[in-house]
Amino acid sequence: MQATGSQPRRRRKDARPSEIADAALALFSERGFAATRLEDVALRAGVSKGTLYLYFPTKEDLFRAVLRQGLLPNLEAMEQAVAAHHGSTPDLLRQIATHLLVVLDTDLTAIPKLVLAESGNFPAIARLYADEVVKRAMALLTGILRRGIERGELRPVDPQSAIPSFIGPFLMMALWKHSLGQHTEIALNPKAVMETHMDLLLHGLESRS
Amino acid sequence: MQATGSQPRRRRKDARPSEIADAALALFSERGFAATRLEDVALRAGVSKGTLYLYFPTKEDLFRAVLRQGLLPNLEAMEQAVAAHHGSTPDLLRQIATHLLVVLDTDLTAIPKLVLAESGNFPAIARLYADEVVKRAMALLTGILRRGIERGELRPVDPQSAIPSFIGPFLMMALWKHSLGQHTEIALNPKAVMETHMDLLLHGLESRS
Amino acid sequence: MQATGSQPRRRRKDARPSEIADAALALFSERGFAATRLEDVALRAGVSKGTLYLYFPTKEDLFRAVLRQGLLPNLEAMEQAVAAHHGSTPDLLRQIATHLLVVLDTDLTAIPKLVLAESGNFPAIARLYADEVVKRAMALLTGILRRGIERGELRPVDPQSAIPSFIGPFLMMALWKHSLGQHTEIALNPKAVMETHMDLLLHGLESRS
Amino acid sequence: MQATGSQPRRRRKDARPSEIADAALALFSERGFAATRLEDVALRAGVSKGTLYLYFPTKEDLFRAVLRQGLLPNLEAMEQAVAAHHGSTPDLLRQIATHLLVVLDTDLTAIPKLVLAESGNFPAIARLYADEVVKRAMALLTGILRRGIERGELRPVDPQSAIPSFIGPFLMMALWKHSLGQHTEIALNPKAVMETHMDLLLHGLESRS
DNA sequence: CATGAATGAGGATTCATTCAT
DNA sequence: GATGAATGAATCCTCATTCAT
Repeated sequence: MQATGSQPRRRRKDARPSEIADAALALFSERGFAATRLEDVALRAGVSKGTLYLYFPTKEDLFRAVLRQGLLPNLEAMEQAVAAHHGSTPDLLRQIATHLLVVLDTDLTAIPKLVLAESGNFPAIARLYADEVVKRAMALLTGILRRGIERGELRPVDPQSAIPSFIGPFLMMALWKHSLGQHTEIALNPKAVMETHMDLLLHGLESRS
Repeated sequence: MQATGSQPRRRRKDARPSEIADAALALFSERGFAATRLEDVALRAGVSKGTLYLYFPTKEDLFRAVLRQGLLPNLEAMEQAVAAHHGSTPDLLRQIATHLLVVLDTDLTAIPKLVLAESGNFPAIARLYADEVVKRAMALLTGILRRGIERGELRPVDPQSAIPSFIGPFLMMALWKHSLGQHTEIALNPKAVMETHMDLLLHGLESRS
Repeated sequence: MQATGSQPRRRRKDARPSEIADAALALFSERGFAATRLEDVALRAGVSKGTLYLYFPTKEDLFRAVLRQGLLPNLEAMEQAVAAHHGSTPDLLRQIATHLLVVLDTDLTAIPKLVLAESGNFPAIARLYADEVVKRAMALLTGILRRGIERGELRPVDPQSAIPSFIGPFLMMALWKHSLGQHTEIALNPKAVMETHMDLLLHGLESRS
Repeated sequence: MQATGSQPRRRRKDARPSEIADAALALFSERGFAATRLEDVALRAGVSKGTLYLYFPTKEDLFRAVLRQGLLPNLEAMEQAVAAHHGSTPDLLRQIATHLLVVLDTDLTAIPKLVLAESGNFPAIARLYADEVVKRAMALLTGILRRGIERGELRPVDPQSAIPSFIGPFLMMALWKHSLGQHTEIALNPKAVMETHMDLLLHGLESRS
């Protein structure tokens, strides 16, 4: 009731929006946007249904907020890390892969699935995501590859076309974790997959190339 | 009015279920299961709302039917092709990649996105898909890799961990086609991606391995 | 295929309407008008759904037909029997009771339940039934009672008010048979009930009146 | 605005379920369960369609609730009145009849019609009703009759078989009130009928027995 | 005549959103 | 601010009715 008493409540209040967004991300990702009831989001966030509307005018606004707190910060961190890197290109790629492996343990991996699933219903979001996130990530990677090729560290390939070969397996692991991976005993060890992937990507699968 | 006269009606009736399932696949994939109105499925299939129920007792049954007409036939074709193959392992992998490139042009590619998005709401389907489709596809690929390794054609790697490196890029292309690819001008040329992918996968990205 | 061959089919055809009405009576009485699906009526009558419409333009028409084939013939028979009776009034009442006991074994007993249940939805039918059936039956009974009183065979009571005392138990038995009687082991033996009823009605329940 | 100000809302909310159930009883009884639209129930209860579902998960649950608030309390009251009675058996029977006459003015009389009409569709309810209500009421009556016979107040008859003779007319009046009675000018005066009934039942119809 | 596939209006149910407290 | 009771638009599903064969 005193000064200290209001502190936790204050902090609580400030945290509300992101607590709600976290709950929403979990449920949206699990059930999809349309199949998620706002009441369940409220329940999971530990607030009442009405409280949601104090922070997010509509369900769609909540959806947008969920995605906003998404990957961009991470992407920016990677951009900075790349700019700061001074070693060889293979080293840089390995470093990025290691970072993605860490991200893979995060709730953030639910976002790609969400964007994928709902891009048909929210074209504006899809565009935003394609332009703000994907395009930037691609530019980052093609830049790395181009530089590696120029330096003679990498074989000359079309950087744009090579991107799925680098990213695809990580995307697959992220999606797997939030979908079939929940429902089968088929195990895909992320670390082993990542290491194998970098080995194959850099050195090839054939016994002597 | 004679024998031929009755044909069209007959043929029409027999074709209905799959016509409806096709329409449903398109819309489910575009909007998700929950966000798709059965009325729109009917409209797209050129029938009335009620007609749907002549063939599919519930929306969920329609969903199951949609998935059933899915990837299994293709997988079986691939299993047979593999069994019939007598060339080198790299050749076989290239042949499979070429086949997947063809499948990529098909409506079937909408199915992975659907299964992904709805596995949280339909655990039974997720399990079925994981066990009937994914497990079999994985077994096929690990078998090929293992044989290639035994023959000395491939470097020794853990076959299971190597699968995402092979499949990931194809999955990514399929998902891209049905999601962000619809909403951005970023172009990913499937053929170029596939060729680059096989080149990288088999020979590696580093300039001299 | 010959003359004789067409006979049964002919007879069949002529019998159709009443076969359908019988099936409808059974189901309407069991489930109510609204809850009965015409498809089930068709099934039970051994015809197709479309065939129903060759004989009855709408579901409501079928309902009316069902009731029409109902109690009127029986009532008329009773009226004639009463007119032809020459014994004492108590004898006549016993004779009517015996007749009602026979009717109780008939499908006709389903009709009162139906009329009861649907009178709210079909006021026209209710009126028709009240005026054509109930009023006539009441007139018949009050006439008997009045004559019996005039003759000194019965104690002087208001004939109209006495009717439920005579009819009520029979109605109860008919309704019981088509409702709770189907779902409990509580047994009400119609013959015993009827005999007790006539004994009580004529002689009273008190030990010395 | 103070304590009293919050009352109406509180009271309102607490009363809602039974207000709704009352509206439902009226309409179910008038139109039958299947023919009653929940929207009309809501309208009559003065709430919206959605509010119904706040209190009753399904239409069938509402139906069960309607019946539950039914005759049992009345039956229990009668059981207690019987236990407390110390006069002669004919007196007791007359007292019960008088009580039933009062009940006849109540909305409760709609329930037998409902149970009757829907027993085919809701066997569980039919069983419950037969066992919880009818069986108990019968036991009560047979007990009274048996005691009366033992005491020599009543002539020796089979108590079970005599029940319809006592109850039938009351049941008939209740059903009449909610069915044909609404649609015809044929008048059945409950009080006159009841008095005549008790007179006839106790003393008989024949002029000297 | 008979059939049963096709239709679409009607009704139960869900859930995003509002608002009095 | 926070709550949760109340609302009603939206959607799945049923079934009386039609009609081409």
